[in-house]
Amino acid sequence: MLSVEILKGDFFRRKTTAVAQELLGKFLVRKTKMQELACMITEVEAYDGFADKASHAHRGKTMRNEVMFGPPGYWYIYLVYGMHQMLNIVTGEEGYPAAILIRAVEGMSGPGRVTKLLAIDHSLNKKPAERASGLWIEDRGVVIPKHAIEKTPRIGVAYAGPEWSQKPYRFVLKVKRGN
DNA sequence: GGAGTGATGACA
DNA sequence: GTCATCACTCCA
Repeated sequence: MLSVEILKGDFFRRKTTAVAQELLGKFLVRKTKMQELACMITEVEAYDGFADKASHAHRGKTMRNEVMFGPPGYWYIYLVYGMHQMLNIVTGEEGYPAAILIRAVEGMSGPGRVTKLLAIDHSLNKKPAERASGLWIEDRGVVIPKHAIEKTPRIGVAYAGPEWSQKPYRFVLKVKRGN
């Protein structure tokens, strides 16, 4: 069996777009009272820095987004449209507001469905991505070739204007892995 | 194509 | 305090 490695803070303490691409093929693991569920990450989006108009951090630090300004490797979870939880992992150095939205995992498309399936809610906000918090990311040795990563503009951020909404900060795994 | 939903941030 | 907005999903 291949070694399984839990991703730590150092993995996330790098350029946001680089981390985003490498998250494809990693496994999101959710442990609840009932079960442990692991799903391969297939789609992410990067939100990178103060200048990114599509990022919550663009208007400065607030109570909601303060975790994006904190150290990497923490979850940023919030409610949008009154009913959907979004799951993000904080990246970059402490003080630099950046995060990666996990939009989809294997067998599940749409960010709101990921959190629903994995029973992720606001109580995990600001928690570190490690085994103890019940939600973490593992490297299970799946290697994603570069040509299998598709870069596209982000979704639902038209309000950020053409410059930022068209940036290729969305990364999609387009080829299913062969078993 | 359009409604639902409620926390959040801007403004007063 | 009020009001508009929103990193979405569902149903028609």
